[in-house]
Amino acid sequence: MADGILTIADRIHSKLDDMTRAERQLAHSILENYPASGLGPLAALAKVANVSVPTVARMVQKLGFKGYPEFQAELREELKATVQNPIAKHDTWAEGAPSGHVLNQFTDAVIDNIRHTLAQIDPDKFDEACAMVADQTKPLYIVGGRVSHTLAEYLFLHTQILRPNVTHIQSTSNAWPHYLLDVGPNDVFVIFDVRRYENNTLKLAEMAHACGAKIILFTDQWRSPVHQLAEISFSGRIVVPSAWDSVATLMLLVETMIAAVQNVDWDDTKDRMEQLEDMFDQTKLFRKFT
Amino acid sequence: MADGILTIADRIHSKLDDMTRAERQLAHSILENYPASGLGPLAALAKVANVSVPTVARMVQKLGFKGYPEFQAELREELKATVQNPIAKHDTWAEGAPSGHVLNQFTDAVIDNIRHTLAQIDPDKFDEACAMVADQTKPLYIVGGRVSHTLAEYLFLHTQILRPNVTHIQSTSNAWPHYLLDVGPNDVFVIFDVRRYENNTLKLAEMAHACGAKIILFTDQWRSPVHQLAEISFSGRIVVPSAWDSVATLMLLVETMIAAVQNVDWDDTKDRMEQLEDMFDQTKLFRKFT
DNA sequence: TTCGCCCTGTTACAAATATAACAAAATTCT
DNA sequence: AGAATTTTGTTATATTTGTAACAGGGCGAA
Repeated sequence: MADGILTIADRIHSKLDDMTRAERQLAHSILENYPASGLGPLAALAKVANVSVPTVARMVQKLGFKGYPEFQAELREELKATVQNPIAKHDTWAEGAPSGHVLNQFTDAVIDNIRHTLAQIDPDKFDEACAMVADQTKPLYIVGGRVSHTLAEYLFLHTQILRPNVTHIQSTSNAWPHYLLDVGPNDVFVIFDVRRYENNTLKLAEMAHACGAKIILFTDQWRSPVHQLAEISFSGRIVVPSAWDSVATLMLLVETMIAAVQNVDWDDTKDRMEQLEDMFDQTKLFRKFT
Repeated sequence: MADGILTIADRIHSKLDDMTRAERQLAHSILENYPASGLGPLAALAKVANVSVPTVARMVQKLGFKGYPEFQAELREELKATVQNPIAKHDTWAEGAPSGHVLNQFTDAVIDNIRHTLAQIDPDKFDEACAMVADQTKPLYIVGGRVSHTLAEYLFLHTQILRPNVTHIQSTSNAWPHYLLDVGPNDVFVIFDVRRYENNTLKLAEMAHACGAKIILFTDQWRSPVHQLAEISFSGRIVVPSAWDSVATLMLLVETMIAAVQNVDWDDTKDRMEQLEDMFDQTKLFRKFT
């Protein structure tokens, strides 16, 4: 943004944590398509966010504006500063497919999700989380639920190569309490929880938290209740034109995290990877890539 | 604002020639910093353009709007479309992160992968593949290797809800030959194979092919050798700035396929999903989303 | 459970904003 | 040049829009 001054989006984002239910709902709605939604009439914004009109007025004041018009004025200023380039044409992804084809619809939605998700991530927090995952002195536990299990497993598969002392726990299994026996303040938990949020996962998080373990949470835009226990949370947008949610965005975050962690101590990583290569060669499970 | 319709800026430009003095003055003022200036109150716009208030109102009507508010509404729509346009090269995804930050590098790469991948997919082939997966009269087998196992499992998890008669085979397991005993020409295999390509997966594919089963393959841009046996192949770009490859693109394809399959026979899908909901409610594994 | 606090929404009022009607310039045509 | 027409600005009104005051409801503490 213009010369280091905080944008309104930044301000909203920073206050997101100590907001109430209705306010958070509203905040997300504003950030949803920022800044367009904030430039309409107050009542319209309230409606799409499903909150009452005064809630909007109050929140705007809490953000430090004298009133809604002033808030809008600043939004316009931001806009003036950012948007100089003309409106770009939107072409379809899969060429030859009608734009209504599921391929294009889905891709649009996912790209959109990525955009919104990345815009809300604090790079410092992300680095911090990566450092925690990379820290070999701290035992690492990776937890997934029914659907998010896929993500957990993928992270596990790779961190296992990157470092020792990693454990994968399925919260849907009855066996998970066993794993918590030795958990202490030195341990790090990476927890995946997207709706429908799972009781088991919450219980597990509570117990880990009670033991003093640090929690890193990957969740969706509505945030799993685990986020109150978490040191660091990342919430990805997961809405797509389907009966289910999309984990593609979270997958991107996980892969990014893997890439970041492997860079923290590259020499060590390299050694471990070469060892693995050797072992695979010996088992002849894989062919050489030609 | 969607496909092909003129933007307001376009409209103004086209009428610029047969405008009067005051109108042209106003028009230039609007285009000066577009669209911000048009999103403020009418009076403010009149002031910066040095014209009277009604001049603005009249011109807006000449442009074909019922009134100033309607004009603003369309401006906002345009803005929404612009800012959401995924292709519009936003310098950075995670704002506030230096563009060299791993978050931005990785996201750029993945978006790029998605574009290239989608551009190469034949929508008809995709529909065909979806129809095969949706066909409940044909037994469905889903096969994944060491890394691609994650994708296979994700597809399995969902197709299992969508239809009966789905089997998940891990090619890394020694048990997989058992599954092939009953395979015949009526069966469909969805196989995931990315580098490093696995011998087991190829063997399995060969045997399935020999039995006359149809194969749908998800692979990477270099194509697993399985592709010679496959009825339909989809190859995703998977290169990212990391020691590993990215499965995010393939995950997108898998999710799209799930969405497409669920639409093939939505009534049936709905029934099955409701049944599942009931069962989850009974086990109280999940909390209701509030 | 009951009290009290804080959040949220409904209603009512005040301010601003846009539109309509009218009047004054400016421009054009004869 | 003078009348007619078009363009522009001023004033007044009606509507929208934002804000303040009030009341209901949820949640936690005692």
